[in-house]
Amino acid sequence: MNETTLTTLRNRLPSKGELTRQAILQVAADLASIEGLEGLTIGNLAKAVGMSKGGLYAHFRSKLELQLATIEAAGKIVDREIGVPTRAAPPGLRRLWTLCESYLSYSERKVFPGGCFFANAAAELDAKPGVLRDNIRVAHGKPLMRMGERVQEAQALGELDAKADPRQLAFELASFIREAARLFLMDDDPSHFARARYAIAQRLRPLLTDKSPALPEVQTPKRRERVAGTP
Amino acid sequence: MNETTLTTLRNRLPSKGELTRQAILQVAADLASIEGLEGLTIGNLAKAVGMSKGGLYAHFRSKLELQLATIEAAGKIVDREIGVPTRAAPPGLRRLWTLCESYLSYSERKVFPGGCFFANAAAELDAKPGVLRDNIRVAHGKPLMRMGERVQEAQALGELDAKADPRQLAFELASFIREAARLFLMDDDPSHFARARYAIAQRLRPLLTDKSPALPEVQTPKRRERVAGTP
DNA sequence: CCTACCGATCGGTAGG
DNA sequence: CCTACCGATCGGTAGG
Repeated sequence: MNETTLTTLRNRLPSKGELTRQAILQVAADLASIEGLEGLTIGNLAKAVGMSKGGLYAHFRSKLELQLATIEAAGKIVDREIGVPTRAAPPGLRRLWTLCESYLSYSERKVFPGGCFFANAAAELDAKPGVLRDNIRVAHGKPLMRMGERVQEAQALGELDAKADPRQLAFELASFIREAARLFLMDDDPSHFARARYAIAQRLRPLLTDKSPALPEVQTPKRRERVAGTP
Repeated sequence: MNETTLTTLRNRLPSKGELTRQAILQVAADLASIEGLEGLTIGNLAKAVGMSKGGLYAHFRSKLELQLATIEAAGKIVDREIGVPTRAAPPGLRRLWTLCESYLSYSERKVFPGGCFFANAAAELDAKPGVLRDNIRVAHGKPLMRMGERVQEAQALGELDAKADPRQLAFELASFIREAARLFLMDDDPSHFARARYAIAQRLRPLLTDKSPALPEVQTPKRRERVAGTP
């Protein structure tokens, strides 16, 4: 058996060590979303996966290597939850809408138990220069970039008014989604997602063209006459 | 001298211990905005203020007490930076605008070196039930409430269309401001604030009435034809 | 993958 | 406000 054959086999059947590594990283990403990337210690991760600290060091030679691998694993999870369904949608306005919906659903389903891995990591590391921050920044910037690309795509297909600035529109749509996700985690109140959906629909409506496919209906959030609790 | 006189004097002239305590808490709030509320350790705070750990325990009997005092001190800072200028503005649309501007300015000036104390603390603690989370939640919910109140105030004065839902509008305006603040910390790029200002102005424009005072002019963010970096 | 360590630091206490 | 401690846990290493 030559080297190429070996590599091919390895790609087909991941080794047991590789499977263990992936299982560890799944737990690590969940744990880090709650405890933070620095709060993710070798000790508590070892306890969470049921092995010794020494055992973990067989997979990751340092805490930094573990953190970087965890960031990478979290990125794959986000792509599976948001990227895949978005790319599966028909291009244009529907794909833009699917991106928003996947992002909202990803937040509402708490794919990471402590809230979006990258939102948390960004808040944690934004004032701590280093490799971790750099890697987080790249991943954290992606959704906004994707959003801008989807806007442009919809405009190119004539399904969205070309007069809208893609970056500005992407900024506004992402703002609604992320703010809803933050408020949801703090208040445990999913009504913030309804607000975000409504805001997105209202923002897109004046930009629709005669080529635009119909958007799903969005309910108007219930209006209370008085803003609650004024201390 | 009876007890009342003593109390009065104490209120007028804060004791040296109290002054030290306030100085410690200022450093603690700054440090916590970078390191997080859990990363704020007795040891590194002691080093930062130039005293021993034992010395700190003379002011705060436990880490939790220190954290709670720090949250309170940070709340006062935020009120000084956002609440005071907002209340000083004339009621109505101008006050709503001032609230937005103070919030943006507070973020852009990095009043806390690691970014908004409460935004960071909320991200850190949103999955960790307890006293800390509860206190953070109250403080974190305030800006959105204030925003809703200012919208209502402007509507009551006829300076903003009454058909707008105050809570929905407050949600959208706060979304823009907070997303800009987050992006600013990650990218070190203040252009996100220009986007937020523009988004706010555009959102308010169709709601203006003949009683509305003029809003300050807001520049349209520069539009790039292609969304940068598409890997 | 394990046990058995290492020096450093954690929150906290004692005694002054 | 200090020094001098305490047990627990940190990241990491040695040796198997």
